[in-house]
Amino acid sequence: MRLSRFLLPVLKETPAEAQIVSHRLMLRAGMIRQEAAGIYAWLPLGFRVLKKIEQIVREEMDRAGGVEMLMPTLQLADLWRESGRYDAYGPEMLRLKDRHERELLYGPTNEEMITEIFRAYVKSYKSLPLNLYHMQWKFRDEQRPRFGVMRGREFLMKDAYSFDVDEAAAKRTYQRMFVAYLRIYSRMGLRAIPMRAETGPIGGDLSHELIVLAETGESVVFCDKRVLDLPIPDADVDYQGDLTPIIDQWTSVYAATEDVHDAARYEAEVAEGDRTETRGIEVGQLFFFGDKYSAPMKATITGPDGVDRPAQMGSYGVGVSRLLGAIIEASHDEAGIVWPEAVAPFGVGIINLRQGDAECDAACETAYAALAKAGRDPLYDDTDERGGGKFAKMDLIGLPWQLIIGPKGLKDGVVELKHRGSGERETLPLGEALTKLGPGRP
RNA sequence: CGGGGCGUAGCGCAGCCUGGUAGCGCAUCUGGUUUGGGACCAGAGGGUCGCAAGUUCGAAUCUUGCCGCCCCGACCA
Repeated sequence: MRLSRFLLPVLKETPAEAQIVSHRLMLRAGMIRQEAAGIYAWLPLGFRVLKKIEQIVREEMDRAGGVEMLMPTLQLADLWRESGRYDAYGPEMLRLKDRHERELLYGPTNEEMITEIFRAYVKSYKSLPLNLYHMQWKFRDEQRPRFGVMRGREFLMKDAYSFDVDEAAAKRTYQRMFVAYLRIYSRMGLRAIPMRAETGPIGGDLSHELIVLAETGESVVFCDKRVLDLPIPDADVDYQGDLTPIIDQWTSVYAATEDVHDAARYEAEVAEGDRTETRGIEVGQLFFFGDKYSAPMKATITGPDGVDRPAQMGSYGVGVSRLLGAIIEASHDEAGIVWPEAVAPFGVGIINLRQGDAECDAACETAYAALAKAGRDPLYDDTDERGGGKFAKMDLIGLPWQLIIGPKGLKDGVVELKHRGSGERETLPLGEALTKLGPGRP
């Protein structure tokens, strides 16, 4: 992408409304624009990161046996009356009527709809397990939206819903999602800790929240700091095999949100030096809730014994849009965002220090073409801005690599290659820089 | 939803108390000089001062109502 053909409205000054660093940086880097309280437009740069995060979630869900689909944002009120949640949900649910006075709602979650779909098509235990997911915009009319995309009213969530023949099978599904979630956040450069949690309005009796430790988080959490060093399962983890050892390893170390915190157990189990009481950002949650929806909505399946029973269900959410905020909270410096490679909006930024200089332009075009061909997704700053603005802008948007090409260096046959995360720079011939950035290279 | 605050150019703000020609910095545009880490000089464009009613000869400024947004708290992916 050429910067002169992109929309990147970076701000030098910090907008007054933004309090926390991720919100400030997202506004300054031209990633989002607020359209109403808790409602944001995703500008091109932010949209690219959103898509990267979606894709990681998709790949790991598919690996763990998930099947992607897409449900609508609008749902019929009557569907929610079946589960009893239409009245129970409260003012957070946005309710509206169409021209025929039919009552609709903008979905805050999709348990009812997926259960309705499931019961329409699936009758036999032979069709199970089934794990359906989608990534769709949700709306929850928060009383006080804040912190940018971390707590918006409209947000993008990946929500998966599992159906199993009995509780034992459902818990194996829960374990698969547990492992998939460890991998999802890890691939984004985040350390997300599964913590015992309350089940909330979704309901059920087994739940973990995935928490990224951060001072700006909204939840108070307690954990054993040894949980930070546990290994993340490899990509070739056998989802058909027994995952219990992995789950036991992660759940045997104390980690709980404030709501379910057990001070006595905490002090008994965790060595004093390992006790960590801090704040965290919730980036996902796992629920097992059995027949909470399948029983009232009559989503039954016929077992091998010929008897009909409600399917055993679970649901598994990832706050996709919230993750941008969480990643920035975890990865930034004074100059701006430092994107983990896997979610960076572009792989490398090319800075042309003397736009209009024939030799300089030619070298930049060579680099741009080569990096694009190598799949490095370059962003070429071909504007004629002068001074340090190009450097500051590139640092702000946080691309992993910067290739800096100017007339002085070219006179000696060299360019500068800068790594954003470490701040390391090296001077080398353009060809070597391109080899170094070539396909498959970090 | 309780408490507090703010709406003036794209962004950040002053002006309001004490009514009288709408300002500053950044950004944008033009011309020139420049060019290696948030350039310089000269010029230009851009505003129904959130909306509505009221008071007044006259309202960004005073009064009332409404709308929007932010912060603290309680609640939530």
